[in-house]
Amino acid sequence: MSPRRRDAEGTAAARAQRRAELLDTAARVFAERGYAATTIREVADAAGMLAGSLYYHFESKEAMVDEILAGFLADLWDAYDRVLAAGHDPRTTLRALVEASFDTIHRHRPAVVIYQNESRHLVLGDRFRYLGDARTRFREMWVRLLEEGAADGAFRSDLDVQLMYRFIRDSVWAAAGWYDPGGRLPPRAIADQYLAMFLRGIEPHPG
Amino acid sequence: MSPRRRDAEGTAAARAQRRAELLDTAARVFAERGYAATTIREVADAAGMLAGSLYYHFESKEAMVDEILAGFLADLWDAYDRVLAAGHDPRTTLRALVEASFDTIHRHRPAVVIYQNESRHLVLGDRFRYLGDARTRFREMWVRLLEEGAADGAFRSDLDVQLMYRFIRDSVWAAAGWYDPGGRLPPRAIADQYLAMFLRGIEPHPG
Amino acid sequence: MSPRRRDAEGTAAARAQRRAELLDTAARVFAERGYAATTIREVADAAGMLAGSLYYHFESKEAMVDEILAGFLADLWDAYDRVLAAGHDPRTTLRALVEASFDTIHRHRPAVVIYQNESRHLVLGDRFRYLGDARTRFREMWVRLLEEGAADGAFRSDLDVQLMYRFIRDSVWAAAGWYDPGGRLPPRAIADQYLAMFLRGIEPHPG
Amino acid sequence: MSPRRRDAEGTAAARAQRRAELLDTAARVFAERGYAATTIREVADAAGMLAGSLYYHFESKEAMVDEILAGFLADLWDAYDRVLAAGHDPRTTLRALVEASFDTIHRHRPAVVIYQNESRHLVLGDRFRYLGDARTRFREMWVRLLEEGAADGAFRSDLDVQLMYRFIRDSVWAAAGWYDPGGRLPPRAIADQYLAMFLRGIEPHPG
DNA sequence: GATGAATGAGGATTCATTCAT
DNA sequence: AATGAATGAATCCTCATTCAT
Repeated sequence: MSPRRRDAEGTAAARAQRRAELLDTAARVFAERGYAATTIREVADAAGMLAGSLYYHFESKEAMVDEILAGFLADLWDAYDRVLAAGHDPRTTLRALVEASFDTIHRHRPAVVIYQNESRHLVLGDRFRYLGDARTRFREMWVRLLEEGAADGAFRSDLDVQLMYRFIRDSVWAAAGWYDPGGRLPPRAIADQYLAMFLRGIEPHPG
Repeated sequence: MSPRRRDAEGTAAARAQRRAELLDTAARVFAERGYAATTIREVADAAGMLAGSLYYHFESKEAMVDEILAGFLADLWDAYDRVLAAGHDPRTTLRALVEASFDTIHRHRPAVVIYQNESRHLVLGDRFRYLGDARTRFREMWVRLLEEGAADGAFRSDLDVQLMYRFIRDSVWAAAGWYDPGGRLPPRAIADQYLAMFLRGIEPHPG
Repeated sequence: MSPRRRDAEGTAAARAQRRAELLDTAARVFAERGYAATTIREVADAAGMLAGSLYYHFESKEAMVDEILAGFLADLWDAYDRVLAAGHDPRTTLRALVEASFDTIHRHRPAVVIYQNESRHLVLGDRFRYLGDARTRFREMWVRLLEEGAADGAFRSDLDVQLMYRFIRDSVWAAAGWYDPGGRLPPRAIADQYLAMFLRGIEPHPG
Repeated sequence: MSPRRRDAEGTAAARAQRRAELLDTAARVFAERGYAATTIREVADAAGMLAGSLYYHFESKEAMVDEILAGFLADLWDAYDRVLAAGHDPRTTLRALVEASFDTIHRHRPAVVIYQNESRHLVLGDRFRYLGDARTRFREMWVRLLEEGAADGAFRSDLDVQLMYRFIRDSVWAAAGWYDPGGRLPPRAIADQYLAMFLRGIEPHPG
């Protein structure tokens, strides 16, 4: 690799790196205080710079959440698409999706918190229409999975599929509110216990 | 009862009634747009008056959420305390608590949404310390119940109790985000299906 | 007139009156310092209020210039249309138009200054497209008049009509830059001398 | 001449050349969007560099307009002084001054536009006091010329000399607003037609 | 000569709140 | 009870300018 090549890569990479750092900081602060209630100054403080300086890197406060949420969703769909491409049976697919979800919470905790708290409001603006699209695609995928599972006997068929979907969705994503990346339970352990509850409930099994 | 007395009561009642109406409106708007993102003017618009006029009824924006959340919590604990006073076994108690929760969502949907989205941030201010207290009391009650149930064989004992607690808490309260008071399923029907999932999971039962 | 009627009129009129006063002040300041270089605070200072208070009356700084310019143009076209409706010969029409122009400068001096200095830039924005339309209509009217006059022998026909148009337009409107409403020469006197120069030039006449 | 000397001259000339190019660009942008409304970044964009880079060449934004306006005025007075030094009669002098003016507009169009739009505001700052001086000297020269012409019968004496002065000044310089250096009419042709209108008006001559 | 990142002052605008009527 | 006008602090954002590289 020539020095020139390395240089070019160096600055482009450095810039991307800086953006990523700043977005991480912003995501943390937005998640902690709420997007609307967070001032640009608070983000800048947390990043160790002046409020105006953030505008060298980002167009606006809105552009920041946008990038945060879009990044999280892209990552999430990457993981989901890999799961779906494997073509497992419904039960295995559900396991894999829940595991992928907790992995994503692990890697994007603040983004997930923001998504949970703000997407309802943000989606009203043109810029965030994609949040609604993602929600729709998400729901369709899950509902299809649950219907297939109910049809082939993997899941109970006496329950409202929409309700099952919301139940799983809400309990998984709400976990971002308390998940601690450095905590006692790693994401897989949480996923396992959640799956145990999803699948067999909290009652002891007969036999 | 003297006419004077009746008058006084009449106006006091009328006043309380007006406050309640305005709080309902405010709760709806706060829930829809987020507390921080909602302006007093938007609340006033929804109530058919000018922004300044709200200050005849309430001291501040903060006083409004305060009253909204306090009202919801009072109602919730009323219901919970009745359940607990009945002294049922853990399984029956859990059923009753979940039913009471969905009833409360039915009656206080916007307040619950606000609580879900904002209590994390609000609790930092002195005025809302009681939110933290309620959270603590809530958690202690649930954890005790789940521990008792695990001890006496009503619930599985291979699961992390903290996780069970969060799982139930999150899935129930998150339902405020989509619950439709005029929708197809009444609160009890939703409670029943949620209980079915909590207790036995979504897998078909053997035998 | 009933008291109620008077009241209603009173407040509506009072409001319109206040707006007009504030616009007058704003126009004066914009004309003096240039629109872009003027801060809202300077306008507010000149109006004896705080910057934020102006936003009770106007949506934005842009809305202020908009209203100032639109008001001036409406007034101008009122006057022009009355002249054109009279159906005079070209020479008389030209006299009347120039007189009407100086009258308008007399009544809207700051607005004319703003128009002269800023319309070129403002017209680029969607909101001010009407400035371009007015300019076009203005040019077409004048060019038609000068062509008719040249055709029927009222005006010289050895000159470029576009040039004649610009010559008259520029010299008349530029007068807003120095016209003093309380000065020695009333608008009609200035119009007369300008007309003398337009029509016969500054050379003495033979014979 | 030593190589060193030539080098120094070479770089000095190159530097002057670069400055001139950048000033041309800046003048164009300032004229187009207005000085106050133009950002340094816009100038830099037009020059194909970054905003910060301009500060290698110029001390400040103000220094740029300063240099632009001073250059135009120096050039203008060069031309005027040559005319005045020739000692022609008033009528010939006026012709020559108007021609020189249009030549200057041809060479410094953006600077003239800036001068027209901004000198009123700029002159308030210490740095631009010379704009006021130039204006004064300019007026005195023209008024003296018109008075001499009126006295010796070259010009009409029934008109207000101040008004004649403003009339000529405004119509000539306002032409910078529409003059097109590559257009149909060369500066001399425009000067001729303007002189025809100044001197004899737009009415046909008797006889 | 030029870049990229940052500064810091200031500008338009918003908004909770006040208060005379 | 409610209105209309205003306040003043805070917010997002812009931009001329600096400076290490």
